[in-house]
Amino acid sequence: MLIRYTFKKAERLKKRKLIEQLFAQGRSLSVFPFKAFCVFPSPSVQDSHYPAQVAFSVPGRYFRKATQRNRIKRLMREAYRLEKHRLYTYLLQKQMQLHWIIIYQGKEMPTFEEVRQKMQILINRVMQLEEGENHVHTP
RNA sequence: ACUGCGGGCUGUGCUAUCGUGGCUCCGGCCUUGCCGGGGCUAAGGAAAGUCCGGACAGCACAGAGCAGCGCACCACCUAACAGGUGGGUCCUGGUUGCGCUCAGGCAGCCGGGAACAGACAGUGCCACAGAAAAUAACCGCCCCGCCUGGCUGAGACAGGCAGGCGAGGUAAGGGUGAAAACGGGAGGUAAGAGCUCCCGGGGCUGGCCUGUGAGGGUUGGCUCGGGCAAACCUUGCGCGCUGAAAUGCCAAAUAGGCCCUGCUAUCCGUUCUCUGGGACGGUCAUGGGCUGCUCGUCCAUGGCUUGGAUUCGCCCGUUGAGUGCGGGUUGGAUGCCCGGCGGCAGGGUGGGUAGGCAGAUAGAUCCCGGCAGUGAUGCCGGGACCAGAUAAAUGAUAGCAGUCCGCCCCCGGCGGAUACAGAAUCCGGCUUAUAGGCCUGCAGUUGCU
RNA sequence: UGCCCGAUAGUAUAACGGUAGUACAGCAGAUUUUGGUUCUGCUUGUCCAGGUUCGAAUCCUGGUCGGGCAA
Repeated sequence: MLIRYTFKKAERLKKRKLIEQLFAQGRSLSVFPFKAFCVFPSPSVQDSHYPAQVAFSVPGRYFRKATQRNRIKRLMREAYRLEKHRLYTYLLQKQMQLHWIIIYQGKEMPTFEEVRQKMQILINRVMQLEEGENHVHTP
């Protein structure tokens, strides 16, 4: 079957309360230049059609112009769109949900290839993190 | 053609692959919403800064004054403006001509700039330097009176000099300073002074002509002590306050408010007592623990209040007495009823949170043409529909083309650059950022006709 | 999105429109066997641009940066 590299509105994390929950109690992991906060809610609570919901953020500290922040967020969205399928199949297999936010913490404008490589590493790391989470809960 | 100054306009395009938001149509499904497909559509000249002005919304509001804030030559444009257009005045650059090297330059042409009301309403400030920084004081100059000392002279109370004291007159001179008391010349005087005259420069005020007006021209009278109002302030004019996180509507779950309906399941014994009630034991009901289950055992809870009805007792009246009847009762009983408070269960409902919808995208709109006006702009006719997101879409990658720059083996090739910057309720301005390209006004230089 | 403040040496903080101070820090010297303490001297600044004014850190305008308030 052909994989469709889509990224719909429902795959984005939009609720203000959920994002505040991420910063308050989410687990963090860092793959420079990214930093992510994630939460694994129980699947019954969230009746979503997608196993993961994600938000992207670029702080205005080092990128003062809105065009620069828009450019970085678009690169991150594009990389996530192309790399998310391994994560989705993994989560569906485990019957898990994932909410997370990815923050760009670099100080210079990245290229698309850099963002894509780092995004692959980040997705590998978040799957390892979820593995550890399960081991904590089961015994 | 180049350079300089100024004004206006514009501000990349195409293809492929994979995607995103909105609207709409079709199909599918666990018809709520999601998924798939088709079509249309999707950032700017500044979207920016948030500096002005409005629209819109809520609140307030009889009128006036004060305070606060803003504006400040005139007329016009405009929904409005601190914006724009045209004009005036002043300052300034270039150039030509006149005058002519004292005051002092004047006129024409082409440009540029101005927070451009008031310093003769008042208050305040003007460091250092300087005599003095603002009612003209000081040094100095001059006149008069008195005193002292020399000199001339035969002598004097005569003449004249020097010094001191007193009473005046003056503003010529006084090296400074950013700024110095209208400027130059002549007269005049004891010395001087716009004190007077000539020329020139202001200020206040009146007449006439002209202009809608700011003003301009001309002719009189009075006058000649600086600057700062982006110091306080005065005058005139304008402004109610708050902002879409405004405002309005719908409204899950949970808790709580209100209303309706139904139910509300304990007695006995002993004992204490302040007569309200309490303690202990037994029994029953409900719930929970121990157990795989039952029995068993343990623990907890088991309403309150007032009124009515029936009945018993007691008292009063009626009667000679009883029955009966009427009344009272703070006495007792009731597995009888109704009500209130409380509890439990079910249903309804108002406010309102999460969340959602409206506000919110067709308008002081854009394009073309005509007319009026010097112009900003207005009117008329025709045509067009041009983002509507909300932790926030409008993208990514690759290639080609366009433009500019550099280099080379110069009909071509290679390399590099392609700006400033992203809607957030909507408009009109201003300011700031901006690779490059185009048009145009003026001045200068050079070349050609 | 809307509104309100501020910017002075490396740091903290003063200054009517008139020579930009003070303290700590830094550097050099003295004292001390050395270091510290103490003393003396020196260096270093008005966020940027334009305007008003004789003169601007101060007043006005525009920009840059920082902070705060309103869900």
